[in-house]
Amino acid sequence: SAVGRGPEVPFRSEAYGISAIARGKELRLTLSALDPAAGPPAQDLVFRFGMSGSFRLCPAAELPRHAHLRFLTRESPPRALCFVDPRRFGSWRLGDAWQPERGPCVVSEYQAFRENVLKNLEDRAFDKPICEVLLNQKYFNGIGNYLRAEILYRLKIPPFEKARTVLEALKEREQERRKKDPSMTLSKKVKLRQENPDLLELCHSVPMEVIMAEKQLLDPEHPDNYSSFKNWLQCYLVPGMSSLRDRSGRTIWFQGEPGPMAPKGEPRKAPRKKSPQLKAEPESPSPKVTPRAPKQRRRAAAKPPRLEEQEEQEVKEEQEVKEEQEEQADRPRKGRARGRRTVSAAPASPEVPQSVRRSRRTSARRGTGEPGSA
DNA sequence: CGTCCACGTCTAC
DNA sequence: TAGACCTGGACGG
Repeated sequence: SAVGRGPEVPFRSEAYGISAIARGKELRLTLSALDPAAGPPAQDLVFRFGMSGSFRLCPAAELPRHAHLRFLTRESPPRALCFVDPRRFGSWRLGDAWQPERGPCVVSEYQAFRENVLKNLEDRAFDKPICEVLLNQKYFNGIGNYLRAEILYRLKIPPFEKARTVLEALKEREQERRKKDPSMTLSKKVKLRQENPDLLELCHSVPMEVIMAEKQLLDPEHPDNYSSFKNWLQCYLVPGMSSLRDRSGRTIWFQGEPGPMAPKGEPRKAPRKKSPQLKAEPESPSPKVTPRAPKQRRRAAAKPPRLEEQEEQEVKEEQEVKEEQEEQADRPRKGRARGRRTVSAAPASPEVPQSVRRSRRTSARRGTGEPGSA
């Protein structure tokens, strides 16, 4: 589209396929002609998604707003694989290079990721609180704001504990395991490991849970799946959990003690509440740890996530596609009547179909155990 | 109508 | 360590 930021894609081919592979928060697409002999050479694109970017496959006749880059299929009613990104913090670049400053992927390069962290603990980067370091993509490529909360929550690690302290302890735990090594069978060791994952293992397995869940929930859309995603969350946005603003202004959700390096200054404003429901226990004279709100069932262990080291990837995703032009799909939607129904005359082109307005009843409430609210 | 908030980087004082 | 960069949904008045 005209505004979406990223370069024009020079690739021209009548029939080509698209494969994809992810590394942390980046995704590389490879466009390759179905006839390798005739068509152009493969074209690589590396995407980043910012806060709101996503890919969606939808009828070409009804492109969503903010579909900044589109790959059209050659089906009867053509569809379009769209890079949709309302806020435009996302971007794409030509070429196959991952951003050099980013470390190994927590999901697909687990061993390398783990070593990269444990072998560099002297780095000043680890002087910071663990919750802030978890957002450092040089060491935790793939971890973002909701994952850091979920990961720390699983181990009840205070978010503002010093990162090096937490991570050095992992090394020691590794040593311990080696000691009692010969006394156990391999399967027992594996099982024990899965039942007591350490922080770095969780940096792999927790995002894996999300990936597996999404496969089940069919495509990762927002409308309905978002509520099931919310249901998966155990800490982030969950009523009754505490939250604080970290040093860079991001909200960290947690339960229990904030930890020694917690920001001292402002108590933190109480998150906006929404529904008077949920007991929530407004101003308790002894804040700190706000107990979890009764609602919401945390499904039990269900299935233990396997933790196979190595391999992974294979995120292929073939598909015949045909290039096309089409522009104009980023309706400025301004002028009067912001929002819907601005319609005055439906042009020939596909209008945004107002996708049925749902009643949506899905936001999470907040409840912070911090004073200073009001 | 307005304010606050959001799954993330960037770069400038 | 602040903004800047953006749009839009939830809430409040």
